[in-house]
Amino acid sequence: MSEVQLKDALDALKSTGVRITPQRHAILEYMIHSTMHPTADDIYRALEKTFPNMSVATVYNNLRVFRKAGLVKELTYGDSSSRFDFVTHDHYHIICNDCGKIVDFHYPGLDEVEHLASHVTGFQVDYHRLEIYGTCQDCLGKTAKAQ
Amino acid sequence: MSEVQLKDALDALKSTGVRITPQRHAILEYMIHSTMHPTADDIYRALEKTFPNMSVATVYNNLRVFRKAGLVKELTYGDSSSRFDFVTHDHYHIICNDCGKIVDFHYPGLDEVEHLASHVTGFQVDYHRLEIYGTCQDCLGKTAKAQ
DNA sequence: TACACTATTTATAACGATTACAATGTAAGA
DNA sequence: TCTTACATTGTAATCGTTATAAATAGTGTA
Ligand SMILES: [Mn+2]
Ligand SMILES: [Mn+2]
Ligand SMILES: [Zn+2]
Ligand SMILES: [Zn+2]
Repeated sequence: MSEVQLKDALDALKSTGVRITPQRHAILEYMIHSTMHPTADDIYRALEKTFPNMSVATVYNNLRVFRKAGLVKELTYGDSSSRFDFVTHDHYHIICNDCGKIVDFHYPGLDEVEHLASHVTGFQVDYHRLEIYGTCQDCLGKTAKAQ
Repeated sequence: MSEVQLKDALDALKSTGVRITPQRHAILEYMIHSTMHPTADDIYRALEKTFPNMSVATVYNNLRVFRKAGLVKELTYGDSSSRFDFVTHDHYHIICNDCGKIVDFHYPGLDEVEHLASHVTGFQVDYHRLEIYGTCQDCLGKTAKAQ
């Protein structure tokens, strides 16, 4: 399954004239196998055993290449660092305010909200961003035990 | 109307033991009269005529005080600086990708999405964040003219 | 193969928003 | 007035990210 995703991603890159370097291959592979929405630094640290000389700039550069190719989505937050999500299909995220965990969940697109917003404001609407915030089960369990 | 809001805000602050300094008064007044979701630097520059010695740290400090008191909401984005919104009632935002303008719009809370997310993920849900992105009428007009 | 050309990586400096810190100022209460 | 806690100011530090320039590695051509 993820083998196919990797192959498709590499093909998509090649077809736009982007060279497949060992670093790019490794970053992409890591992204596809990761379920935890890693930061650039997560990726950098995960790959420093196999690429001791890799620069953190390389990670950022390639994440931008992947983003422009539509392979990766960047999840931005105010304070801390961006997280990156390998694009499979559209989904929303629910985020734990205690441990920072980001979990996928699926829900039909909010077309009606987009339409109303466009109608009321006169904007031409392109997309929207929705995130749910709360506390995950692990963290709920921990606070329950601590009492 | 905004006089009442200002008085209520000042009373709310006083009741929690926060002193009302001239700087705080001015920042709060500016927030209430502003409709454009200013950044800390917007506020700083708007007030530097009346407070030539005010530090930008004072603006940040007080915005944090206001946020903790529930008077102000911080709108965070990845790259650029936070924007601040005086809390009146709950509303969503639609954002222009060309000029960065942020416009309020109202829509019933997405309770159903929150419920489903909680059910599927086991999270205890606290709140959500929804933003619509697109192009505002002004920017649509400009690109139409330019052609 | 040798060469030129371009993409890519690396190392490091720079950037910008925000925060930390220490010194100074201010106001309320005893 | 004296004390004390709170606020402001000026500046240094932080941190994620980007820019830059030099080094490296492919790719195509003669
Ligand atoms: Mn995801
Ligand atoms: Mn608003
Ligand atoms: Zn958690
Ligand atoms: Zn616009």
